[in-house]
Amino acid sequence: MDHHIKTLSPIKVGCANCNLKDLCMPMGLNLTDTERLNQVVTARKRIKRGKTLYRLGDKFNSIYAIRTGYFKTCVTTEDGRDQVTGFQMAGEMLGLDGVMSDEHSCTAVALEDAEVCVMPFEDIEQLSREIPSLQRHVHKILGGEIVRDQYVMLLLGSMRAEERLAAFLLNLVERLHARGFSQTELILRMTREEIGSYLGLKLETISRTFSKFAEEGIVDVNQRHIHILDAQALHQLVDHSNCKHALAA
Amino acid sequence: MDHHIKTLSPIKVGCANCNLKDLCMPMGLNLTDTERLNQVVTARKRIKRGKTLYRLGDKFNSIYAIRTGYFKTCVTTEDGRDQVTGFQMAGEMLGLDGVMSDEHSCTAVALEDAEVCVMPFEDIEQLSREIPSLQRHVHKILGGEIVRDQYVMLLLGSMRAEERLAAFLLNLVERLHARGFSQTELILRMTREEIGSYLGLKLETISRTFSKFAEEGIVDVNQRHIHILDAQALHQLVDHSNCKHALAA
DNA sequence: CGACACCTTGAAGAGGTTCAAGAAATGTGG
DNA sequence: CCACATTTCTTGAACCTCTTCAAGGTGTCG
Repeated sequence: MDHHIKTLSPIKVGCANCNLKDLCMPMGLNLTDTERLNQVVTARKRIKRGKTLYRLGDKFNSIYAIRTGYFKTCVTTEDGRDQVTGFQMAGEMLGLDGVMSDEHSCTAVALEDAEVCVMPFEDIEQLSREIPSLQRHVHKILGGEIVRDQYVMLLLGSMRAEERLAAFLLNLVERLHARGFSQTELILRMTREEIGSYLGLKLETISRTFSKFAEEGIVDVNQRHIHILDAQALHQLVDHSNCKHALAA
Repeated sequence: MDHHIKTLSPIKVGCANCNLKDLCMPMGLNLTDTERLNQVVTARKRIKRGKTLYRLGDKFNSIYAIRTGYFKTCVTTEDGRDQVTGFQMAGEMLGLDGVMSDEHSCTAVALEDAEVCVMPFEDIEQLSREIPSLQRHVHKILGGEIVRDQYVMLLLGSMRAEERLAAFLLNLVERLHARGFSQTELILRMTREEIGSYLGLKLETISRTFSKFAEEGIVDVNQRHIHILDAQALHQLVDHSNCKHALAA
């Protein structure tokens, strides 16, 4: 296997020895299939903070696996104003929004210097016809996006500001934890305005809600450094929102 | 080809002569491939109004193409209260929410007596490994769901009540028009409460907004019978929402 | 015809927004 | 390395949209 990795491409770290292989595309593949997948990764791409990986309207060619860095995806209106539709971190996929119409339906912006693996979608399709477990995984990635979006709809449709921010923080630390980071401390890569856009709130509301959480001793907030002191309280906020609506119904 | 249809199943109407074939799963397939797809449709299922096709937590086995009738999908909390995540009509697919975790992440309820074609997902996967254009179509269906959900997030995250209802009505008539119905008249299959849940508003707000539209001569509202008198005005409401935000930024 | 679900409308109230000003952090160029 | 410009964040006060609560009306189905 090893000689393959060396001869195939100038990329030093292949899928097989990437530390994200259990979260990313090779998830569940055996060594042989992982190597075949690795051959699809034709390039790596570095994106500076603030730059875009692709823009709304761009031709869709490839999907991207994030190796390092953070992204936001947003739907930009003609005038430059945008609605954030998601935040993505290492091991997550970008670009699937383009599958439907062969052009991207949103813009992906790096929130910090980032590196992605470029996977031409036609090659992924080809390979997934040959490797059922890869096909399954592609379907799961696409389907997972649907489930995530449903949850955001529930959040936007039925939660109040505090509940939304609590759910947001819990979701972030959970994903960070899966990547080996702390369950209680995190650094936000996005501005209050971007969080607000994602949660359907104004930046002032985000700021105020953070202050409220801090007053109540639920979190410690220092700019973008967040220390979760009482995760239980956050969970109760989110869960309680369901109960409350149930009683109201 | 014809003898296949007759011998294979007791189903009288196959995909090849279904009047939804250009909107539904066989879209873009040639006759031979359409017939192979038809063999995957092992059953039809009738669902009475108010009954569920599947429930949150059910094992995921199949996806469903709607032949007749309307559905809503909703995320039900333990207490029976639910957030509507979408409305589906003839030619659209249901069940994709289960692809990710092998169990359904929402509940599909018939809003009127309905009939669906049952397609075991493993068979669809098998066939799409053999027919690239079917594979592409499965990807497009999954990807299309993502794009649609993004739009709903934009709607919930940044539009006001009037804008949301305008967008909702326009989306409905557009889909109905694609199915040969009027561009100006429609009958709502769902209650004000269900519309409200979908749009992140209360049923009273929906009712009031309908009344406001009626006062302004934009639509004619008679219970669930809606006559759109000024589609232009509705479009302006939706488009204007973007402009306004752009100016505010 | 009566029971039930659904819809409409009003009035009061709450949650979030808007506008505004100032403070803190970050980045830039000399 | 510091001063200045810029971006980001915080907080207050007034306002507005949507919600909540309540009552009555309309339609539908057994």
